Amino acid sequence: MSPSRDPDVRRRLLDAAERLFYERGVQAVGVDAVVADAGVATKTLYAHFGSKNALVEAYLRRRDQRWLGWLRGAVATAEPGPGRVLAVFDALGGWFAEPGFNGCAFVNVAGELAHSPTARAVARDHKGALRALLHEVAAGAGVADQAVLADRLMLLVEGAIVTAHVEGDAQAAMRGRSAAAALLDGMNTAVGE
Amino acid sequence: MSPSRDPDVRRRLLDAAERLFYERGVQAVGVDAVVADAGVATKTLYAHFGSKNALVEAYLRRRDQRWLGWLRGAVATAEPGPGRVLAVFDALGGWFAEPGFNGCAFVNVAGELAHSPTARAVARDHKGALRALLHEVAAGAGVADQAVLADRLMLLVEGAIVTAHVEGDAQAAMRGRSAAAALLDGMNTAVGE
DNA sequence: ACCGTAGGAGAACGGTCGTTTTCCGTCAAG
DNA sequence: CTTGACGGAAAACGACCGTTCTCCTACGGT
Repeated sequence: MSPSRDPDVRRRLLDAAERLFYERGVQAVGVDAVVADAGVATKTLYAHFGSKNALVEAYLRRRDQRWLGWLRGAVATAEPGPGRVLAVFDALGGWFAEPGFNGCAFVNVAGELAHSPTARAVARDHKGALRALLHEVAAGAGVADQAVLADRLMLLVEGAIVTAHVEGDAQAAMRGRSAAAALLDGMNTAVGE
Repeated sequence: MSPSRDPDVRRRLLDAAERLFYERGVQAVGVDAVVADAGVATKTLYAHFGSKNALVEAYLRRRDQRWLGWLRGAVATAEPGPGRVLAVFDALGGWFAEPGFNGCAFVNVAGELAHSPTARAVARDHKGALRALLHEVAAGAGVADQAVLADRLMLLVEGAIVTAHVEGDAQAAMRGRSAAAALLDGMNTAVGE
């Protein structure tokens, strides 16, 4: 068994980086651990990414795409309408219950690499994209002020993620869902056709 | 000028540790930087704390006490009643606008030191104490289900802190205040005397 | 058949880290 | 005056880090 061409090696490196960086933290994981987990040589990592910082950024960019795609898909399975608001928290509940759940990767790196402009930028971009997705969900909920609902959902989603992480309580998703339903009830007094 | 007795040296070390660990992250700051900032010798740090891990834990314990005391005091300045719920978010708004604001120290270490049992325990304890404080606030708000309100406030507070941190948006406090007011409006249909 | 390239294994590098140690100064109690 | 505890300055330590380098193997295109 020979080839292990370019894209395969790169994917193995990103897989190992994601697993280790997300589980243990970026600074706690050395490049030796990544290359060992990926089964490649140190030289190969630097041929593909040039530096550990670039590998970290690539890991974050790919996770950003994957995570938002996953949430978007979970929301799309629900019928259009206010139910998609609740579907967000149902999806979060499944995520929190996964064995390797360790909070939001972008919040973690923002706290860990407080002085890394690229890490801060990637985290900010990710949260902006999440906010945009929640705005879409809020726009379909039939409330008067979509922007206000999106802002409030953002706070509930972030609060649920950090609570599930720090307190180790996966039920935070259901409490967020309940709070979102209460907010929906209080806001749908308008545009009822 | 001579003395610099025991408690003064210890306080200087904790002050330096808090400033540096909170601003740059625990792993990014070496003990050399702490002792240089505190103006003490390396030996003195180890005479007082024994290890960097113990210094980190002492820093977190003191910050836990101080931060909760600060929030408790801010809440106490408001009239008893539902206004104390809003006072929580007013206090957060002031905190977010401070120059050195860098998110919740306990969320940061929970993400950074994912595999340190003591860091996880201190963070969990801190969030439990915050939850207890919010329960007190909710108990005075005159709603039917205090526990549910406290849970929802917890999500909004955590969400506001992480949003203000990652997105650099201090207005998250006002959006949290608005969401809390909406939740109060929807919940105070009972126990109106 | 040949050469260029990709990759693996591992050593080596300079730097930094947490921790310990040595040496010296200084104050307080006996 | 002496002793001992405390603290500062700095060196030393072993370990680990990110990065680069050398040597070797194996494949693909021409």
